[in-house]
Amino acid sequence: MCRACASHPELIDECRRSRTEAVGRTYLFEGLSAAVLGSVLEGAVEIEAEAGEWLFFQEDRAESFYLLLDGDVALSRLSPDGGEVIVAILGPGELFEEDLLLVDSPRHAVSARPLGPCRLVRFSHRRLRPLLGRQPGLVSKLAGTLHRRNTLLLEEVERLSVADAGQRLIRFLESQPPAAGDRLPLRFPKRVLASRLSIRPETLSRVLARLKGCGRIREADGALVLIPDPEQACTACETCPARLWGCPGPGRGVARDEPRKAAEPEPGVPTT
Amino acid sequence: MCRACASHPELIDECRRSRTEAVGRTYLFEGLSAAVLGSVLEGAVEIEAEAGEWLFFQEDRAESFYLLLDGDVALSRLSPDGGEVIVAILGPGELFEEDLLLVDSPRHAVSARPLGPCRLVRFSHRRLRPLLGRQPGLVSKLAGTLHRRNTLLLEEVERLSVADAGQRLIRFLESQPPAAGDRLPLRFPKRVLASRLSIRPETLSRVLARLKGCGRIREADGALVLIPDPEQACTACETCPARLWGCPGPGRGVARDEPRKAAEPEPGVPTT
DNA sequence: CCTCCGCCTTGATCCGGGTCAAGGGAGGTT
DNA sequence: AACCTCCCTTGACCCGGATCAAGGCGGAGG
Repeated sequence: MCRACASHPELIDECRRSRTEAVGRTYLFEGLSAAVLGSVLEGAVEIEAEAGEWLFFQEDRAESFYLLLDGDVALSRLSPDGGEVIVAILGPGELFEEDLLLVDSPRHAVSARPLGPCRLVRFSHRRLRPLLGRQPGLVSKLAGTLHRRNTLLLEEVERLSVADAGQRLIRFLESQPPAAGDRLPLRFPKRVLASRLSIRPETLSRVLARLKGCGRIREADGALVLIPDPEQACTACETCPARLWGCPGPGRGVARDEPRKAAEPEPGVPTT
Repeated sequence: MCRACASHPELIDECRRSRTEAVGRTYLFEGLSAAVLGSVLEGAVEIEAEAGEWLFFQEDRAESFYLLLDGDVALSRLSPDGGEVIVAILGPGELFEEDLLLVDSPRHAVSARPLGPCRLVRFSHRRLRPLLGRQPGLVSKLAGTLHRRNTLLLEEVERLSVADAGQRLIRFLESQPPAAGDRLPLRFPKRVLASRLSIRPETLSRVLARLKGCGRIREADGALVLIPDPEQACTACETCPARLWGCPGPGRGVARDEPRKAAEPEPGVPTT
């Protein structure tokens, strides 16, 4: 029960209904029958949290997973010396740690904290695991999630290894959900975005100034907007001071050269 | 059939037997009955490959997974501009891309190439997937693999964000399989290790020189060996030129977080 | 109203590591 | 033996971004 319901008991039913709808809209539970959905929600609890709290820490035994109803949550990796690297910023409607349902006695690989006041639904792994046997579709969805996350992390590693600060910002905006359209609502301090990009806030500030100056990025009503048409933007680069980070030359699309030798085919026996 | 068998047909049975044993020793297939193991091997082919070839490319449809019998294989992520970041170096006995068995129509998230001549067994995803239904233990093993890989990648991201070249090398050696004991046999050029650490070969060379100078690392019969007991090693740091990367100050061996600013100078190094 | 306190921005400086270039072995080939 | 090639090492230099420090700005609280 959420805070609003506590003071207005007549809202409880409405509140529960909207929660059920939110759960049914997630990729994992969409399409389930009302009965199954009901059993999913049994034992789930709605919780509220605020910036400054932690939902869980990496290395902790994972007993629950979460649906974020409202607000934003950062998943981060804490280093032994007290540093924090934010590896994901989640918004309303997103599930997290649900993939651990597949794993035997899993531990959280990240720590989670709200970036502001937020509402969540917490599900118990233990109670939901039996459902996997009866709904095999869930297993392949979860496996898909694990695999997709792997791929994203590999991209992240590649980016950290080769991309400079400006390119990281641009590629981050490009990777925003298509619905958002290369647009990032800044519902949290910019220092959070800096941490997400593994750069210092000062550097982010400078990079933003530079990319705004060269017309690659705009800041409008509390959101960062990536401006498409790199060719055109780059003609404006003459006015750009110095090195023009992140302002790639023509043909930034997919430049795959590569010798591309013997690929996977040939199902038979190879060398002999 | 491998090259040796082709010229000595009387070895074929022996060859097949040793291959079967190797498969039965992998974490995925160990403990399976001989019958099941036989069906696993049905349709599997042994292949040979050499440095310069590619086994598969990222983004390609994944149709097979592999057991490395002999030699070393690098898994890497290629960036659009032709760069390569090695994300894993595999040795004999290791499976790779087997976790894609769980995923519906998966694509490789990495590219793979041998670092020298090697022998592998190639298994078909399509043929093995039906086995998952009959051997549910396989599913949880594979899910565990996916999850473990996720965790390792998250650590990698954290490391790339906060650790300097020397620390990366040390932490890499520390993360070698315990059987190897903080020891890395250099069966491949050092430039490969550099790529694995996301640094340039020149930098690796300098870091190695520095860490050898301060007694943190030794190079013996073709292997890099991490020397434990950081306290003692650090007393030798006086002789170490300049900033002593990766040569933590006293008591930093297991240092929990000292909030900040407390940690600083190494003995004997006035950074003026 | 003023003050305090985060957060962002901007400037100045420093340093780790990338880049370029020049040797120096260790094999392998003729 | 002379030569070539590949790889590692070392030196010199430069640059991107971290760090330190100093304001500007806006919201909360007096």
